Order: sequence, then structure tokens, then C-alpha cells
Amino acid sequence: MQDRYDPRAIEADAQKFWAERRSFHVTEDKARRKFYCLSMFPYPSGKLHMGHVRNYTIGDVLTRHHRMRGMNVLQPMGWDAFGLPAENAAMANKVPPAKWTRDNIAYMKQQLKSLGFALDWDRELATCDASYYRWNQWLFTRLFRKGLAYKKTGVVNWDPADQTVLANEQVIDGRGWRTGALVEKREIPMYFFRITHYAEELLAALEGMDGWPEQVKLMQKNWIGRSEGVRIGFEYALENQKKILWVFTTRADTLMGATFCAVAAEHPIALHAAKSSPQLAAFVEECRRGGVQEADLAKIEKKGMPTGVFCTHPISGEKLPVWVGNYVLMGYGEGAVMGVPAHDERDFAFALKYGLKIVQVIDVKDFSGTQWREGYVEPGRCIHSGKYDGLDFQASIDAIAADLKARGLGEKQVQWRLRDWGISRQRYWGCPVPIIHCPSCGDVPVPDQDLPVVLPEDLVPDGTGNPLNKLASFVNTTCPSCGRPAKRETDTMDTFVDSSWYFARFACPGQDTAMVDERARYWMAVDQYIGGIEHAILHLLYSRFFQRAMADEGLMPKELREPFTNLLTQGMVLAESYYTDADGRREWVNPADVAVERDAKGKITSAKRIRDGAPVAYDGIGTMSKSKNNGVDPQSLIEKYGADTARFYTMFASPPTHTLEWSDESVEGSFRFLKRVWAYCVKFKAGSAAADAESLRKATRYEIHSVLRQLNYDIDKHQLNTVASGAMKILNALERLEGFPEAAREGLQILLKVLSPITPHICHALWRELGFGEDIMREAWPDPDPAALVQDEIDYVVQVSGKTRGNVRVPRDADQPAIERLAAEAVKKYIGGKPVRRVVIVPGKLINIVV
RNA sequence: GCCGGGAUGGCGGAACUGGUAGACGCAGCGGACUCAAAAUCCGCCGGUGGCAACACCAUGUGGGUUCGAUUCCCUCUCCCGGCACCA
Repeated sequence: MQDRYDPRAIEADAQKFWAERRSFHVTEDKARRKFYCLSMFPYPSGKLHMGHVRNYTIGDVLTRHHRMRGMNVLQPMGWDAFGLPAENAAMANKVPPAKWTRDNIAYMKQQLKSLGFALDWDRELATCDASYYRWNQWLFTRLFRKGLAYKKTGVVNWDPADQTVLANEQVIDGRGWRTGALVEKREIPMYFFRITHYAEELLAALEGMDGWPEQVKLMQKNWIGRSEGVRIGFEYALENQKKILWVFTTRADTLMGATFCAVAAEHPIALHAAKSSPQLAAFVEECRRGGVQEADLAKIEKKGMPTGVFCTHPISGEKLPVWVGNYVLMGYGEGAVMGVPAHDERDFAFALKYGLKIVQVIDVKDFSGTQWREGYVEPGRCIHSGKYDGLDFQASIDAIAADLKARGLGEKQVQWRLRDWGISRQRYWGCPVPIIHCPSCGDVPVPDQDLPVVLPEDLVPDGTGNPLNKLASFVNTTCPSCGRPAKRETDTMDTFVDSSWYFARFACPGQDTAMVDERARYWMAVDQYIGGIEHAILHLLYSRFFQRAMADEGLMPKELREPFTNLLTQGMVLAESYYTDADGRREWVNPADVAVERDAKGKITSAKRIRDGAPVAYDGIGTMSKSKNNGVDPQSLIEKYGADTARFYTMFASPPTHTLEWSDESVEGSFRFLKRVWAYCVKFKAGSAAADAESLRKATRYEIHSVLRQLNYDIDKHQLNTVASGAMKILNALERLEGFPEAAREGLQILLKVLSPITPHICHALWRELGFGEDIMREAWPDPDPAALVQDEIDYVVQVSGKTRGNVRVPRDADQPAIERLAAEAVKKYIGGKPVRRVVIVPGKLINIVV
């Protein structure tokens, strides 16, 4: 046995051992409980970052733990390989996205292997492979025929200089990232998935999803956004024709306080009125400016302009002005709202700004009418509302809705915030939408026998749109239904389509005649899904939609409607950033190149660049990013300390769900711990067994089994940082022992077993070196021995009036009066002569004497 | 702007279901070993006052519930994630 811990050698050995035995290859086995453990697959950006290491280590620890619990565990890996960064890299380096992507995959795969993850590589897939994306296309054609996929116009960011559609990410401060031109909104035809068909179900099912964090379910619930309200019609005349302006409101009780209506700039009333008013046309044009991001739209100054059109209040018959408002969204509800300044903050500000009438109709206190007050939106009894006066929130809504319904001017309605999912992207590096546009037959889905529509892989985009548009051999085709010349759709699919079902495909390696097969029935649903909290809404909601669409298509059992039974959302990995402002130019300095100085208490006082001693300024802590040059490369970490240290550190530093703040010194500490484990085992192997003193044996076993009990509790709730510290506590207990009695042997085996999911290589090596067995991975996970946890005496905390004043040791079988007597004796001086009002006893823990 | 989350020593974090705040580790300080350094090992380590015993203060802010609050409720501040074409 080597005296020194040499991670490089033992990690290579262990990985070879697993590879030769195909240790992580799994197949369906009806006899054992299956466990499908999945981490979100990576985008092949070039090399792994710390977020990947953390994500995949969490997944690997859970995988290995469940294996040791006797389950049939599947942990696959693949590549989310389509997307924008490949096109950017292609433009920068004049390399086709396909080559760039596949080179990255090869490199990152080797990195993942060096980390020793228990992955079944036989199931590897990349979404850019035609063998994968053909099934995107196949399912699309199925949904298209069903009407679950359809075409309509959608709004996009338009760069007028490059004449191209921009991703939100490519819009910087309202301008195109390459041209600097002011971005506009533009409507173009797109394909949509009808996710709203499942809105009700996607919402209702959240209720039973106990394995998901409340926080994520709440975000999804709010995103789907079910609201009950009333659709209300305001009559108006346009060119002598009677028309109805429909609005949706959740506050029909305030209808009698409506003093205006506002429509979106794209609303027919606005467009019509703009024809005869140059000012209004200019305002509508102004609303077109800017991108489509909701965060920006919500922050712009609320502006409006009257259309000159008046509509009729459906109850009072009063004439109300119709305004165009830049805050009204065409995509939500009817693209129009009623304005009730007295009971809506936004309407209030709008009314004050433009001198519109404010009428209070709900009995809220302190209504001043000149300044917005908290509480104006609170529901209450109706006032100044004619026949509705005195009715409360629900009663007034019921009465108003009934009256409107009787006159054909409204009814109760359920409205969803959720919008259908636009999947068309005017980009090259993605899955082609399998549609052929025929002048006589219209949009024809590509027939099954012609799938896949293969993406040509040798194009290099130039930033002015999708190069597929210019590729005649791709575009020109014949109509599958009439045989005449036709054009192929050149839009590709949103990459979220690729990632909405990959987990099902992992179950079916080698299947080339179907999207999924019966093996998916064995493995699905994913028992444990792990990934970043940033995916809490979109990816996870789209996957839930896909699972339903696939089940309803007969691809999976109809009742299997949720893809992920348990979800763990990991926190981000953050790092400090530093910069110098030498000669007026800010230069970001990587934390690895910075030396900090501390005062006597260890507080940081200053920082310098190691290379030249130049003082650097601290910029705080944030996500690792290229722009701030604060990324920590996992590769250098693995090379310096080995995979086990990298794995241990990422588990120990922070609970999986919290952010992790990078610290080089703490990495050092993790390495030191593994060295101590190795050194202890070297001594253990050389030492001779000592006799167990009964008391020593009992105390040590109590200590180790107590830690084990807590550790098992922690690992079951995925609090892996305290699992790591539990392992440290066990080593501390072992090192306190004199010699190596039987209790040490038992404790050491427990230590190696509980540590092995986190640091599998070193545990594999030590298990074999010490002759404990051939393969620690095949050992059963340890449980605490109840006999070891029984104590003869119990320590109680004694409080006087809630303040801790002492401890008292009482025999296990002491009765309550005896405990009270011992406790009172222990804190006699704090009680003094004061009368005892009450004694609170928490069994096994604490006594509080209230005086 | 809207939705969700977070804040505990110099730092990362722990505290089982409301029950000793600071486990485990990092940094720091002191010591051992060494010609010396590294490595390793031992001790100390929230703040204030005190020779000490000990006392008081302390879990972002302000309030509340409770015998007892880091934990539950309300208020505010700051930070982070998402907002539908980044993945």
C-alpha cells in the first residue's frame, strides 16, 4: 500500500476497473426496484464549468447511494447540442456549427469520464443527430394533424439593418447587438404548440407532485396563471357599423367605476383610428419600437393617446373614451382593458396623467383621489354603483355578470396567463420544421417515409439570417400531396423542443423505428431529476406538456403524465471577481491570479495580482462569467487535486439547493481530509488489533452510529453537505481512539461506505487495500445499530425562564419528578428563593423551569 | 414592473418537528516537529466588560405570538433566479 495519497493513480485504476466490468451498464430488471436518476444534460459549450461538476456530482452521489440500497439505477448522459452559441462560434471562427459542437462533445465527454461518474454511456445521445431529431419532426407532424401544433403570427425582435430576427439575448439596450440599430417588433408566421390545451391539467396536477419543491410548483402555478373573471362588451360604432369592444377583468365589481377603455397599439380600433390621425399613427409606430421582452415592456413609461372613438358603458350607458395604451398587451386576454382609476394603481396613474375621470365605487377607507393609497385595490362593498350598492365582492360580480349575460354583453370567463408555445426559430443550427409549403395544397407535413428532414451540416451562418434560406437544394422540393414544385420550411425548432423528451429517449438506445418503445414504460418516470433553478418554469413546464402529448399519442401509458417524480433544483456556483483600473481601462483579473492580505482576525484587507503585485479592487460575488473573468476551470482542479477532491468540495461547501461560493482554500481543506482518510487507513493496515475496553467500545459505537443515523436522515433529504461533514465526524471519532480495536474496524467500514458515493475512487482503492472486499460499490449501505444508540444516562439542558443555565445527567429510567429534582438542584442559584410557576420538560432533551 | 427565493462569526455553512446558536470545515493566532521550509500534529478562536468565576449583547431591519424563536406571523432593506427567441 502506498504511504501517500496519490489521486492520479488510484482514480485511473478505479475508472479502468469500472470500465472493464461495465459497472454502470444497466438493463430492465423487473425483479428489482428501478431508479432513474437524471441530471439535466449539458449544452456542449466547450468545456465543463463548475455548475456542471456540481450538478453531476449531486446526481452521481444519489445514483451510487441508491445502487447501494439495492435498486436498479439508470444514470444516462447526453448533449443538448443545438443552439445559438454554435452559430456565434461559427461566425467568429468560420467553422460550421456541427464541427464546433461535435469537437466540444468529444472534449467534454472525456472530462466527464475523468470525474468518475457512474454513467451508462451506452445510452449517449446528441440532439443534433438526425437519429434523435427525426422524432421531434415525427411527433410534430402528429401534433400538427391533431391541431396541437398550428400556424399563426407571432411577434419577434426585428433588426431593420440586418433584416433579421433577433433572440432576446441579442437585443442590448433596445438595439441589435451587431448593428446597433433600434430594434422593432414585427409579426411573422410561426408554428405553435397548443400547450394551453393542457393548461387546466398542468395546473391541477401540481397539487399531487409531492416530490417537487414548493417554490417551483408555486412559480409554475403563477406562470400558468388561472384567473376567474368576466368578459365585458362595450358597444361602439365604426363607420356606422355597430361593434363590440371586449375586455376581460377580474374586477367586474368595479365596473361602475370604469371611466375609459384602453386598447393595445395593435388592436383593430387603434389601427383604424391611426388611418385618419397622423399623431395617433406616430404613437402606434412608437409602440412598435423596442423589443418584445416582458421585463422591458413592464418598465417603460405608461403612455397613451385617445383614439377619438367612444364606447358605451354596458350598464350605465355612459360614453367612455377609448385610448391606446402602450401598457396593454395584445397577447393577453382581448388586447383591451377597462380603466377603473379608483381601484387599479396603473389606471390611477394613467388617469391623473391624462386628466381622466376618477370615480370611487368600492367602500375603502381614506380615499383621497389625488394620491395612490395602499388598500384602494382591496375588495369591499359597492358604493356609487346604483342597484349594486351594498353588495360585496362576489355578490356584485355575480349580479353584474348575470345582467351582462342577459343583454349579450358579457359572461363569466376563465382566463389563462399561459400562452401557446411558439417553436419557430429563424435560425440554422436546429431541428428543421418538417413542413412543405405548396402553392396549391398549403402547409403539408412531411410524410413519415421522407423523415428525417436532414439539416445540411456544412453551412456557416453570417449573422444576416438563416443560411438555409439561400440553399436552393434544401428549399426547393416537391409537394408530397400533389407532386408539384414546392418550398421547404427553413425555420428550425426552439431547442426547448429537443430537451422536452430526451429523458424518454435515454430509455430506448438503438431504437430506430420508433420515437420510444416499451423500455420507456419500465424506466419512466424519472425518479430523481436534478438541475438548475433557472429551469424552474420553461424547460420543466414544456417537458410536462410533452409527456402528456406523448402519452395521449399512445407512446407511453396514458396515466403516466408527469415526467419527473422528484425534482432537486441546485443553486448557482458563484465566485468573487476582481479588477484593476490601470491606465483608465478596466481589466478583470481571475481570482486564481489574486493574492489577498488579511488582518489578525482573518478579515481581508487588500488584494494584489500575483504576477506583478498590482493592487486589485474587489467587485463582490456573482455568477462565473467570461465578462468578469472569474470562472474557475474544473480541469485545473482535477489535475491538481484529483476528481475526488473536486467532488468532495462541491458537496461539502454548500447544500445542493443553495448557491455555492467558490473558495480555493476550502478546496485545499477537502484535499487535506482525503489525505487524512488515506493516512488513517495506512496506519490501520499496519497496526495490530487492540482489545476493546467495554466503555470505550460503547462510547465510540454510540458516537459513530449517532452520526450515521443523522447522515442517513440527511442523505434521504439530499442535504449532502452534512453527509460530507458526517463522514468527517466519523474520521475524527476514529482518530480519537487509541489503537485499532474492533470498533475501529466497524467504524472504518462505515466511513468508507458512506463516503464512497461522494469520493468513489479513494474508497474503491482503500476497500480493496484493506481486504474488506473486491468492490465497495456492491456493498450494502449501512444502517445504524439500534443497540449502539441506547445510552445509560441522558444529558438534559436546564433552562430557567427560557435562559440556558446548566446541564444535568440523569439515568435513562429516571421518572419525571426525579428529573425535575435533579434539574432544580443543578440551577439552584438561578432560582434563588423565587417560586416555580411552571416546569416544561422536553423528553430526552431539555427542562425549562419558569420562575 | 411582475413571480419565486435568500440573508446566521473574518469566510462556507450547522441547528432533528419551536428546545444549549455557531456542528463540520476554511482563514487567523499560539505551540510541537525541522538547520529551515513545506507537509503533518496539538491548542485557541462570535462581540463587549472582567484577573477570574461570570455577566450582558448577538442569527439583515423593526415589531408580534410563545415558558422558549435562526425556525411561526407582519413590516422594511439589500442580494440572487425567472419573465416566454440564452440554455
